Amino acid sequence: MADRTEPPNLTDALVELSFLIQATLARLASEHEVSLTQVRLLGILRDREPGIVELADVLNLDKSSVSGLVDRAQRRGLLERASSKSTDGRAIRVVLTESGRTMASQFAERVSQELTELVKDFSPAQRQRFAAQAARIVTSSGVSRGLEPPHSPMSRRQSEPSG
Amino acid sequence: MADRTEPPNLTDALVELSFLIQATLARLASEHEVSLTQVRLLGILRDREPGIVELADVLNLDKSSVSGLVDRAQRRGLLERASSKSTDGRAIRVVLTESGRTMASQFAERVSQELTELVKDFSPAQRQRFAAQAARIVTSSGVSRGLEPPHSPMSRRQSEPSG
DNA sequence: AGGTGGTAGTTTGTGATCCAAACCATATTA
DNA sequence: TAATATGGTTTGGATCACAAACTACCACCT
Repeated sequence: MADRTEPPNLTDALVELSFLIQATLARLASEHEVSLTQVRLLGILRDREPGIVELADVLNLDKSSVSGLVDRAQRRGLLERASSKSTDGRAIRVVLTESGRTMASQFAERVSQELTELVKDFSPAQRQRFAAQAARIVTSSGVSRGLEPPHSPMSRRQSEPSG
Repeated sequence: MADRTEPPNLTDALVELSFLIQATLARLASEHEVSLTQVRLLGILRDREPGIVELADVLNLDKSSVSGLVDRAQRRGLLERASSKSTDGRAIRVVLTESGRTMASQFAERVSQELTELVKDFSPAQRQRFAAQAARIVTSSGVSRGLEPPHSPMSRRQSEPSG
């Protein structure tokens, strides 16, 4: 079925686009010697100093996953576990180190470059419209992480079915 | 720079959109008790009966990764290793089973539903334009998998820096 | 023939994620 | 104070991924 020349299938286009972007992110991440997940983590930390549970919420991962994630990032000197200012003695804050902040910035810059490159053939108006539509999809989908989206780095869901 | 109210940042929009879509795919995948990677695999197999190396090429993974991937899928009865028709005695074909084909179809259907839902507020013209632009980005980025893109399921890159 | 090299797949070993469930330790509540 | 809830960590198991070694077959070539 379907023999028309090019009525671009929305589903396929979206799926492929998402893979393309993820591939770009992963490539840039590996250039920086970190995984995509680590980059997500750093991206989030640019605006906040969350605890493990809060991070787990934002990343949509189990807190045990985040604990290990933070471990590895800490081992690389990208972030630190600081004592929380709150009265709660259990809580900690996950805080970017200088090194981590630098990497997050550099990475964000590179991502911006690469993604802009993807639309280099678009006219300014097209870019504008496309970005607006993409943003509209994201916001309308209610990705409300319960918190104000200051920098809005990333948000996902993984869930391996462990089947 | 940039202090206007809402000039949606292209980079952020694209990144978030990609995560949103990936999250959707992952959620649907886990509903079907398989991982996103497995779904990609099944999606590709809907149109072809490739060998391991060809799969590795399409998925942009190492052939050893694909070997294991196929192992697990086979263990679940989603596909089979069939002897290749070619004269090459080493080659195999990876072929969907009925069960695997059913799952792939159901999954594709669900994805289509969910992704269409994401743009439910768009006018037909907007959808059309958006899909066209997304497709344009993908094609212009040269995701040429070297092969004819019959159904064009997915294409990505993972690459864990193992550092 | 026989050797050399290339290619298809598998195996092995290591690391990163991820989850679920069990576990501390501190808070909060009854 | 006892019971319960919550923040984090640990442990155990599975998937996923890569790199490198290995098997087996194919192709070419002298």
